[in-house]
Amino acid sequence: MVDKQYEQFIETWGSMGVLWGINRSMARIHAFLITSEEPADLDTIADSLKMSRGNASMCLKELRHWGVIQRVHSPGDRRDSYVAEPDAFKMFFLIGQERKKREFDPALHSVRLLLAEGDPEKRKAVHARLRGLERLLTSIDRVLNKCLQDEKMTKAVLNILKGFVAR
Amino acid sequence: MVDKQYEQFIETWGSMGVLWGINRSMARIHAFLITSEEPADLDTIADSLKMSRGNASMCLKELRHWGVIQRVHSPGDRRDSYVAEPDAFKMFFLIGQERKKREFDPALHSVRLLLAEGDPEKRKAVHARLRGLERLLTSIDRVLNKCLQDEKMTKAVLNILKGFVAR
DNA sequence: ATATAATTTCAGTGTATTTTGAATGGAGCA
DNA sequence: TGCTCCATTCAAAATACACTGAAATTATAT
Repeated sequence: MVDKQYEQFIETWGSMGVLWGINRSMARIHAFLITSEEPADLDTIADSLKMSRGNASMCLKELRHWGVIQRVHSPGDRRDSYVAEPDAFKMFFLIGQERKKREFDPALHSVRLLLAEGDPEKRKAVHARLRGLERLLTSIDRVLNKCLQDEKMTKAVLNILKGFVAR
Repeated sequence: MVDKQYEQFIETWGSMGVLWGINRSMARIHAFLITSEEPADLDTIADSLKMSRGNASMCLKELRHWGVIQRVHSPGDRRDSYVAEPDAFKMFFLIGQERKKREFDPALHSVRLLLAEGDPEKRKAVHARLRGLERLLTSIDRVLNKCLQDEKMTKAVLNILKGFVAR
């Protein structure tokens, strides 16, 4: 159903998804939409990727929630169709926001919690280590907050970094 | 076995681990070592975290492979003991290296592969989208390579970003 | 060399997550 | 209002992943 040459991409993106905290089906659908010239509807997606409609439906909902795909309607057609966000940068930005929220913020929070509770005099080595961790994560948090404020900011930061690399 | 106040941290770090591409046991052991004043041996770790020695052994091996813990020996003791990398920055750096290799590089590779095979004239929209994705990922790749070259470089980049945030 | 103590491995088992598909819900149309 | 066509939900089944523990291996001491 899917061109052979695209299959590899879809499956790689799928395996990656697992590492990215997205599940395989979600990532495969996302990849399918990225490599689909036309908007695709639920049936096409489910058939092409050999998965149930139910699963496809759930995944599409979640992908929409991430903001990396959009629902579109062809006039005179009752069915919903979907397209991938065409702007790579926007996609990257959205994924970044979601991942910070899921992965980074809770880590920082738990370190701060522990640091606040612990007695600095007891377990000095542990306290010092946690303090170091908290400092570092706080610096990174500030950078990420600035970056992820809006797309312009992310672009600005990326340009600064590009400049640095070029040196 | 573990102080109540540290338990929360260990469990949070453990759940996080799943998102970070590390499994729960690995992350719990890592957290345990971070919050352990003394080097800990296999038995202590397995007992404290209520897991089998076998599992603990595998996790310790993997954590050593990541470079975020080290094996130490107390003289006159046959057992191996382990300590967490005390420098937060180094830890962050090591995790970054590993994650780039696992998550980022294969994604970029698969996009490039697809781009090389596809005919730019057919499926124009898809090609444009992939081209955009490849450009963006390549920029990021350059930055990451520079960053992860060595710790000094990472520090330099972080400082630049700190400067930007402070503006 | 042998005994002993510790670590590592891995097949089997258990647990958690993902996927299915039948039932349910809901929008448009006559 | 009832009919048709999709989309969505969710309990049950399938699958993937993590963990255990006994056996094999390695390291150290005598």
